[in-house]
Amino acid sequence: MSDNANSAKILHGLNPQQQQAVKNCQQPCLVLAGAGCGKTSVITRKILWLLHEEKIPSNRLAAVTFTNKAANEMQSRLKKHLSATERKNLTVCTFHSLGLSLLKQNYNEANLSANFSLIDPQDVQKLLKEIGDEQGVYDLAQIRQVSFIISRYKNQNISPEKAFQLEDKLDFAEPEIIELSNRIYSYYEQKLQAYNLIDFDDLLLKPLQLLQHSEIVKNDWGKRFQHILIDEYQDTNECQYQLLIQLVKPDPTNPLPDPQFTAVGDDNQSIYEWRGANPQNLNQLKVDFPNLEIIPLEQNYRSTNTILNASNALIENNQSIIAKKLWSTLGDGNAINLRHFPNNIEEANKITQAIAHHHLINKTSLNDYCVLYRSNYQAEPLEKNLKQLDLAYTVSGGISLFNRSEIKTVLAYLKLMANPQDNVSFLRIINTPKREIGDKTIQQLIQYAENTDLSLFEACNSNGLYGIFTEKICQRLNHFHSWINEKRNKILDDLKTGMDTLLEETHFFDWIIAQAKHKKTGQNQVERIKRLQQWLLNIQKYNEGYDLADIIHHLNLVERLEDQDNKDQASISLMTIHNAKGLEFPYVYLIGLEEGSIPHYNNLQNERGIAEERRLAYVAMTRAKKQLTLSHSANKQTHKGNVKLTPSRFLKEIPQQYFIDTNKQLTPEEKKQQREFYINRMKEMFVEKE
DNA sequence: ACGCCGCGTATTTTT
DNA sequence: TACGCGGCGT
Repeated sequence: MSDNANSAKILHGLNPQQQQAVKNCQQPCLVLAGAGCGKTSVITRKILWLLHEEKIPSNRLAAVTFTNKAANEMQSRLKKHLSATERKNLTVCTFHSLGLSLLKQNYNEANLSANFSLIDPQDVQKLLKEIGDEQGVYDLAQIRQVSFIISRYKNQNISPEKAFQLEDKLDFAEPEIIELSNRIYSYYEQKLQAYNLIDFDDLLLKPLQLLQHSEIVKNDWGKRFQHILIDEYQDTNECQYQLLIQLVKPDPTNPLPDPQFTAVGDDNQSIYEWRGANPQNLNQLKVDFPNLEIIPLEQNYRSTNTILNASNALIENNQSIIAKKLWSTLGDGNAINLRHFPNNIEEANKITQAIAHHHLINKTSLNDYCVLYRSNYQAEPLEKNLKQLDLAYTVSGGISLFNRSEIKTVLAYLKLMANPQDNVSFLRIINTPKREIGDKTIQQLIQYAENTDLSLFEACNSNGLYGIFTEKICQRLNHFHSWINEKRNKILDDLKTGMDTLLEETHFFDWIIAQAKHKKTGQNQVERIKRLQQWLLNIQKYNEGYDLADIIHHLNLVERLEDQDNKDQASISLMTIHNAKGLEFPYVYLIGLEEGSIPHYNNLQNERGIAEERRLAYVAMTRAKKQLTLSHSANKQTHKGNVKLTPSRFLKEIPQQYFIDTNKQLTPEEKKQQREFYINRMKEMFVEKE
């Protein structure tokens, strides 16, 4: 194939703006892609273009996304167009896993040991609580705020020292809490360092600091990539922005014209400001790179005009950074269904029934349906109904496998083996299951370890123990130490049998079943552990050369996908709006459109909060291709009885002309017709099955 | 040291 | 609703 034919092939089917975005490789490029305007196509085609037309070597190209879902999606779209070498060398991953790779290669520069491990948010809370205890702060709500503020500091590349000097304080917390946070922050960092741990935010922060201050890293990673593509650019925080700048910064000794990157984003879909994302980064690009080419994409290939117009009308109430008006050629389509219900249980009932009904009549795939909601707990009544109706469904997110306590315990064993300095994991398992090492012993051990500068695990094998504890207790601690080492060797030798012995010798399953309140929950826990084991084995199988620490990192960072058991089976998707970003479905049901939910209570205080909530509603609505259904209810049952609800203000911002009210009463004749139609369809179904 | 019981409280969104 | 934590009894 000639070069020309090949380039035509890469550009095939793209509109002129998209083509421009793909072809422009000479200057930094910002693609402002509205929802459903084909931004993933632009990124994937541009990767191909850079590889095959610009002849950039595949190891000098990176595409960075925010979620694993997006990275996987991109990988699979690229797969068939790439050679094996290209596939292997090309970097397509999340910001966080890119950071991890950098740290793994440069742990020394970052003052970490090679076997550093990742601490999850729950354990962060525990650690902060510990520090709080030492500081005389026992209020758990305060500790939660502190963890939030520290995370925010880290996202903005603010060190503990700088936090103290900060002139304009963060505007979202009480001054006392800020002060408390500042105090705890430095202790927290010290502990992480001592335990050889990093948290999620460090995956961005530490690489950035290395790129800024370490010559070794600057010379390696600072020059590694010739072109970087970033997806969902509006969700970058300060740290990520600077990280990008460092990675694409041209070498000052050899001035290239411009750094090369392609950022793709949409300020209307910025829904992570609460996590420190700064959509102003879109504007900042213009300032920092005067040569920036900005390409808007406004033709939507996803939704009907009714859905688009309604969504546009809603988002017009926000002050956009960049005004956009989406349009499509897919026609008007159906009006949006607006439904109201007496309460949230009824809502779940009727929505699931509506889906069942629609699915039955139109012979659609269950994959075509998605129910969106604000908070994870809203999935529960839906699940109950779908189970009753025997319809397959998938819940994304929610209480993930990794938040289960039994899973965390098993992982803590492995983490301690991988990283003996990990005191957090040590404390989790030292007496779980019980091995007669009680609270008092542990407190004394902590004291001793602090005095001698040993990790808790190392302290268990120290001769100094005999001065403190009775013979019996010393033996128990010694035994734990040697036992863990023994199991570590077994596991390094053979993960499967090693873990089997670990579980056997701790009588783990017996212990779980014995302490479970119901037989069934115990069985479920055992099942989950077996699944975890299988998961770990798979990771090892598909990633040659991974050591134990690598496997755990991979599990924490990459493999957090939901059940893959029945992936082939079509199913209705249930997910939070945040989880739905970047996805599309023919039939979307957005439930719980009430004040307090969308917009959420905690975001009602100021216009900024409301604007983010409005964007959230916008993201939800623009997931729909053919038919959108919005619903709300008048009451909801909570743990503290009944709560009255009012419809979301956003419903009033959408012109009535786009709605039909499906709650209108049917005439008896219409009811009869509907019923007959339904019965006939049921009959057909049975005939088909036989 | 451990297990059980009961109370209180938390529920926004995620890498 | 569910889980965590503290208190109390063995």
